[in-house]
Amino acid sequence: MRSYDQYCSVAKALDVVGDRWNLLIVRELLLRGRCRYTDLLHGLPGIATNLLADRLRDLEQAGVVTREAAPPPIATTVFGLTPRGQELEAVVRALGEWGVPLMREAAEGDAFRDHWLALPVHLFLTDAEPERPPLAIELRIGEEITTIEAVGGDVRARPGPAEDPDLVLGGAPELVIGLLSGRLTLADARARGLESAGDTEALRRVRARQPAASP
Amino acid sequence: MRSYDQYCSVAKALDVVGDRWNLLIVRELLLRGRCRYTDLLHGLPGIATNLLADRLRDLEQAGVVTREAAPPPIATTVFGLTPRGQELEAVVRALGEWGVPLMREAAEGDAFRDHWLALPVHLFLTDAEPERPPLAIELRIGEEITTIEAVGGDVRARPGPAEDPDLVLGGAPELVIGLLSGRLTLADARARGLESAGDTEALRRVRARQPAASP
DNA sequence: CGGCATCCTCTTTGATACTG
DNA sequence: CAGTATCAAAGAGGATGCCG
Repeated sequence: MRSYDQYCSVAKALDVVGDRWNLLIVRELLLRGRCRYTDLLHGLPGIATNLLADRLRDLEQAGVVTREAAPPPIATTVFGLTPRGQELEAVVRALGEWGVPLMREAAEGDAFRDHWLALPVHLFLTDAEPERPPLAIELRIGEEITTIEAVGGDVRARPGPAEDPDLVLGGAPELVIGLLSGRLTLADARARGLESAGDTEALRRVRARQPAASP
Repeated sequence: MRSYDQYCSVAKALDVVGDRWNLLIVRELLLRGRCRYTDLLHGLPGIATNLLADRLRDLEQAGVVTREAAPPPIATTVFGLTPRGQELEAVVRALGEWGVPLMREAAEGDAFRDHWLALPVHLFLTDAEPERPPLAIELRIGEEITTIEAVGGDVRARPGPAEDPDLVLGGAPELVIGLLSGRLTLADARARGLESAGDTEALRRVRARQPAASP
């Protein structure tokens, strides 16, 4: 990116991460931890491969991204965040929070990746019954399977199926997100195509931290 | 900006404010409040006037910016932030905080505007002696004059001269910022061209909230 | 395959000039 | 004052090729 040439810390920050795709690359590395070029490509649907290569170089030079050749048996490159890159979590989080009201409906053609759920789930959900044994909800969104676990007051998401899920939900991303955020009732979500199997009472335990986000 | 077409709140937020200049326009409106097109142009050195017009339209349509024709005697247009736009303060603040380590030296040719100080001053300085009467430091950076006031534990910046300043500082922005942030000693700053008049003990009262930001 | 580099087209930016 | 109009240059996006 061209520099803004302004002696202001906001402008200086944007000189580094303001370029198109840069903050989404950081999002990926924050959510997935260290991963390969191809993983990043998959997590950033729409990016051109030459742009990803360019941006990784830029961010590496700016001290945000690390690049390591994995040890011989693996023969691949692993990208990650430097400590300085990790500090961008506050920026990504603030943006993610501001963007929540824009998530009511998925636009036609919007891509979705299950690991993107990790951010909103951890930010906005809380375990209403921390003293009870762990709870697992398996989500089947598109081709991907994610597990949400409520443990000791906290709610987290991780990729992959649950061992013994209390509840399994399937359907479009906005239905699952709407249901988890409390914006949709179970009946509404079902009417719009959500499928569920198991103990739907489990949903009572997973609660939005705030009553509801306005429009 | 082209949409990222990703059903993720970070991407949706960037669809709205990720375009070049957009967050700096929001910075201006946050710092200066409602102001005119020409004020924005002045606060955003480097922006092309057609781009500013484009971006203001985009942001207005996105519900971030308001545009009002001021009542007849004034005959001008006033731009401001909607409540939704105000909520971007968390994003701008996070970026500004992340950018602080990039502010050690001003790059050759960097523009500076005095009101940009308001953000870092309020974020990073504290009044070490809240029980004492108000303190005023007048800053003369380039052509512009800004006043910093320490009152009851808080430190704030506002444009314009002080009535009866305890201290007046003059010089390049990075010297004044370095001195206020504690990165430079008074002797160092003086050696590099800072000029001061008045009670330099006043500087002891205005302190960085954290010991010092690392490089 | 994984990690790019090249080529090409299209859009956006930046600089300047001009207008109601 | 608050923009539009114009135009060259830079960047984005897509396809494809290359090399270990």
